[in-house]
Amino acid sequence: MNGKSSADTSGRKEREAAQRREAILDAAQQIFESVGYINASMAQIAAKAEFGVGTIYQFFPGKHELFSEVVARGIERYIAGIGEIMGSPAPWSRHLEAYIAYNLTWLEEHLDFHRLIYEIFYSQIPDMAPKMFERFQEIHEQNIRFLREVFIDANRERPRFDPDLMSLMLLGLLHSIGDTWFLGLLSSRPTEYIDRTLQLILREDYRE
Amino acid sequence: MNGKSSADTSGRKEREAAQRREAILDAAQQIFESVGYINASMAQIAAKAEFGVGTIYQFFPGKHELFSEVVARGIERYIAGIGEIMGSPAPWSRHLEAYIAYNLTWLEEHLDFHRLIYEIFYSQIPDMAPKMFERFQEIHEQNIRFLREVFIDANRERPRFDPDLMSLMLLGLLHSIGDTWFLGLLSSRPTEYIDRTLQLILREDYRE
DNA sequence: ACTTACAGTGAATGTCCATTCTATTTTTGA
DNA sequence: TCAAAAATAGAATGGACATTCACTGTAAGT
Repeated sequence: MNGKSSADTSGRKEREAAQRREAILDAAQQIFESVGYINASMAQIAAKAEFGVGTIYQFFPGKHELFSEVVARGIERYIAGIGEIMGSPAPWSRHLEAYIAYNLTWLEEHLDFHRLIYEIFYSQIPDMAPKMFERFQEIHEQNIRFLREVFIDANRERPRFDPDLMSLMLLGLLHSIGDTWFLGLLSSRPTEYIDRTLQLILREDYRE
Repeated sequence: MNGKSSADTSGRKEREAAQRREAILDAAQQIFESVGYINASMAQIAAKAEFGVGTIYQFFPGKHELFSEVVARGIERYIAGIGEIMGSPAPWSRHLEAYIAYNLTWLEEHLDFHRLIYEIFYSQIPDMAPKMFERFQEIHEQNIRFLREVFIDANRERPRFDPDLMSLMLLGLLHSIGDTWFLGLLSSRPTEYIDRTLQLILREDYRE
């Protein structure tokens, strides 16, 4: 198709476009995290990304989709981390500790993203809810699957854990720590709770 | 002031006005619960309440305040129920069971209200966030206070529970059960989980 | 250098409400 | 029965965006 005299610039252009796309996603994420989905305006995002509003629409069909991609990206990163931990060969107790540590660290570093996800989870933004809802189901199921595995393994050693409910409980405890932190009512940072959480789940007796 | 010939209607009028106010709150609650705060329009609420839009503004200064009152009313009812349970003289184990039963029942009956509360909790509606935020802090602290009491009592019998973390954990478990139910991933209704939850908290060993 | 395609722009458009305001209806008290 | 007051109504207003579009600048290929 192309004669030899014309350089094929399509590769570079695609790469640059992808870069600009990422930059827009980064800017959008910052804005969404700082003011929430509802209050974020496309103008704000465009300003942060240092593009005109119209340009944003060259890359994304609309605010919904832009947001969806921001969330998808964030969730993929989170899930990738979890998958790496839980996929590695290790005894269940190691998995459990790593799971707790990972989640509390994630919470501490991404509280605003956590908040953003739940803003959408509990609200009913038209046309966005169904897609998001399914994604939340997936994350939830994925997490539960990982944790059930851990408790089932633990039961091989000595049967004592209700895998379904223990999974829900650990998930809930981590969530509660996040909420409490968000409310400014947690006495120290989430990561400080790693050991105590592990002990609690393992049902070690409490000593003052 | 009033001559004997003119009836003093002020009492009745006040009562009627209060009734209309309640009716508006009921209608608003229904709308808010079914479509969420963001998507609810004053016109919708007015229609449901069978009043003109303008009339709503005779009773409430704006959408924010109307919503705040709906939430305040709902929370007061919830807290009143908890307070009654936890204020009654009973052994800690009885309190614990009643607390769990009450919360799971409440969740089952008021899932939409639960959802509504968290919509606001995680979003940043301008001018509403601060007031709501404080209210959430209060509920959270109240719940933690009640539960710490229970676990501290339990420790008198035999020291074994970390009161702070156990409180967070129970709160989180109940929350998780609600979320899982909301996601359509809970195998039975929340109230079916009362016994298992209690057993789990009391750390009874699991039997298939 | 030129013209053709491509990127990028931000003012203009259209829509969606919350809130206000004037007109209308109902109630009150005589 | 009637005038004044209170309550209700819902059309009009204004502001806040998401999205579009006609235009400008820039790079590509010859």
